[in-house]
Amino acid sequence: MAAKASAGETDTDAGRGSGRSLLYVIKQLELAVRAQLDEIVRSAGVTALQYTALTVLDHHDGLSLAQLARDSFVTPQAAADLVANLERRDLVRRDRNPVDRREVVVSLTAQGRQVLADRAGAVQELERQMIESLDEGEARLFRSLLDRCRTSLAKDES
Amino acid sequence: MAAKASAGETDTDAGRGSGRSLLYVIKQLELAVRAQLDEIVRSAGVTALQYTALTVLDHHDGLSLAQLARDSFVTPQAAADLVANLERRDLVRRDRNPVDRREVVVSLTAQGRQVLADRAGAVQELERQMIESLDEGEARLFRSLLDRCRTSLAKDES
DNA sequence: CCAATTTCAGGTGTACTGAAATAA
DNA sequence: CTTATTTCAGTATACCTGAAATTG
Repeated sequence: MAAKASAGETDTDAGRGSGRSLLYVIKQLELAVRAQLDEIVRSAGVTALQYTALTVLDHHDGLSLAQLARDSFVTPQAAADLVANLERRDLVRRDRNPVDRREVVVSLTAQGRQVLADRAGAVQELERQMIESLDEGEARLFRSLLDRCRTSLAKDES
Repeated sequence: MAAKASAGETDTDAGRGSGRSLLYVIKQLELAVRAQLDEIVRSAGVTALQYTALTVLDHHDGLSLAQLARDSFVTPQAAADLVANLERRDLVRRDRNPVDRREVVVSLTAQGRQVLADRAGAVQELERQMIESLDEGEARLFRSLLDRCRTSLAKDES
């Protein structure tokens, strides 16, 4: 199948190294990650995006919907939808913040933590596979470059 | 706004540099890119993903739906939906491959090329802004690291 | 009154599974 | 007959705009 090279693996521009736009290569990597991550978490009944949201809450428990939305560069409604889906599966809990009763505080349930614990190994293995061709210094640099790019885009919202 | 640091900009682990998973940082960068790209292409009536598909066709005109799906790590149906939306806007054309009449060949229309031409400058500026803190060598390395990671994930489909 | 957060209503786009039609 | 490609039908999720309700 695929006698001629597919769009994702053209090596015509392997030499010059600047054939496709960086934005495109980033999207491609994210798509590849999502496809694999979806397979890992499918049996838990959640999507890759939902699983990622759970890991965020694992590190920052008690985030409000508005904070979640800002951190994800989406509208409050998109964040509310995501959280509503997680709540239906009893993976997160929604409580009003008693100090500022406008805010809805989102936190993991025991079941949510269980999903994270069950899949942590496979997810770590996925990340390990992704960077298998990178040495330790390159991996560290990669993280730093990703983060610097994100910061550059986040600060100036046009 | 956001008195305490939000999830995306915690600098608590800026020193150790391995607080959040690489998968998460990749997703964050993709989200930031999508948000900005959506703003740029919104006035053309297309989404960031649709615009990206147009750029792929710009480099590889005459791709089949199946090839498009494989390159994007999605099912053929997802690719067909995407192309159907682009076709409704007269940005792409669908033709049967006369050699293998199972295949649907997708190609850009004049209108599709126009959308690309109109937005190319703004998109290039977005990419420039993203890597503004990177020197030329780092930018080249960044592209190479992204591509190596993608390749590592693509070859072993488990 | 104004600003921030959330919710409601309605709509489009993205993406999946399963099954069927068509062609090589 | 088997396989690849596409399509059909149905469903869930993701994400948006605009407007309203609540609280600070």
